[in-house]
Amino acid sequence: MKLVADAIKGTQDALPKESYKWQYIEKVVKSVAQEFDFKEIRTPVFEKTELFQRGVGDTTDVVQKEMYTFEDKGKRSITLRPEGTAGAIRSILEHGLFNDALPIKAYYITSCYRYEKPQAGRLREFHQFGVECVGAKSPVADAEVIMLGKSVLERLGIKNISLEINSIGCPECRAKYTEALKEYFSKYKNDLCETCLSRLERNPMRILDCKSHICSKIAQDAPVILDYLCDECKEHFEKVKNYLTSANVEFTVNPKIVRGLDYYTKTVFEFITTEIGAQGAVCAGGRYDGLAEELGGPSLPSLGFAMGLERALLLMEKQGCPFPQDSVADIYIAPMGEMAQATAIKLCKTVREEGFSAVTDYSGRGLKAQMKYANKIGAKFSMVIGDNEIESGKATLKNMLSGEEIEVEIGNNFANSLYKVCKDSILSEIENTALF
RNA sequence: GUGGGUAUAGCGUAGUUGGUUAACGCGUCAGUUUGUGGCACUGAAGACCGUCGGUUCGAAUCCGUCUACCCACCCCA
Repeated sequence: MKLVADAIKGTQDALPKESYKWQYIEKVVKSVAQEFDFKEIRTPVFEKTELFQRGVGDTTDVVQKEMYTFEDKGKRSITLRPEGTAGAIRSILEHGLFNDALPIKAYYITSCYRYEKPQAGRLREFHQFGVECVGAKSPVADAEVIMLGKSVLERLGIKNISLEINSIGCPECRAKYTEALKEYFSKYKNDLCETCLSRLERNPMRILDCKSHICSKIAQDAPVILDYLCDECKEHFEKVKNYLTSANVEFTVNPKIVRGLDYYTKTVFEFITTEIGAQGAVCAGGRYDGLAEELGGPSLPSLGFAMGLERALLLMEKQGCPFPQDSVADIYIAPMGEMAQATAIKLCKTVREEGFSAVTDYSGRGLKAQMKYANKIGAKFSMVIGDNEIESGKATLKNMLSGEEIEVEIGNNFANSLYKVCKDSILSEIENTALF
């Protein structure tokens, strides 16, 4: 089969047979967010390019080489969002939401776009669940946000995931630390790998999580950020750890966690798995106390995280996490003949008005083929409508699972008749097993 | 951007020294006599064997090119 065009590289379709999994994840995510009293925010897929240059950081890989940027017909530079935070903060600032009660607690489920080379757990269009907690400087917020992420993961049935946290300090202490790092790594200029050499000037912290054996060996004895934190940052980090501990949230401090987006300050964290390939960060985030100001707003200490939904789904499937069953049609109505088709449509309408799902034939197929179809789509009940039924005003409702048959009226009384069957607990099991 | 692997019907595969109409399973569609599905049986549709080029009397099978997908680096969620 040769199509005019196939899907764009790095994109995925959620097919009808599997989309219920996405719906389930979204449902869980939303209910946990609600438990923490986060409200949904929806922002455009595209923004002015400057937003990401300033927000995410001009020197980051994301901005430098991964953005889908284009000029629109008005010669404006537009970028498909590579992440969710910048847009959310822009929106909050633009609408002056910081004049309301603080903190502002918002969450989103959105698509993001990054021009990367696809691999396991990495796509060009991917989906994130993210939360932003804006105007909250207390370390309590850090603990809460981390716990929110953990709750979602747990509620999805995901196991064996580790939480690693770190503090990368405020701009002041980080500056001192970076100097110390530069000094340290400069001594090993001859041994560092090529990429690390370039990182030495631009972002020496990145050398810490280089996977090259030589670099990581050198990094073992490198200065540790935690020794360079100023008093305030140190205290903040201590409190975050204490709150997590008292809430029984297990974590390990990993001084090598470095986030790749410029806006992060103080607390950073990652929920990590080794089960879905090299891209193990399922959920990651941290503080970004300076972002609001960077974008032209007032000072609003904030934090948040993003969860890669494709990665979460991958993990769930890998671990065999239970998904609730997809919904199936309640009733299949099989018409026989022209007259019956009209009646079937009418009956479907009634069934749907009663809150059930109803399906009928669109192909003019014979009865046998229709029954096969009803069986294949997993319809719970079937009903044949022909001349006999129209004449007598009665039809047989067949339970496709048990084979049991019940007579119902199909005239003006159909709804009542259905309702009665319902009460007799035949259809009520349908209600009990309904998904959403 | 740099590596490695793969590429046969909708899906999953066979075709392992190049030789006639490319095979199988699942799925799809239609039947197996009267108005009832799941099982079984029969039949049908469906593939220019990823692309372009080369070697050869002859290529899905050998060589090269490109493309796509997968995996890893990098980066990140």
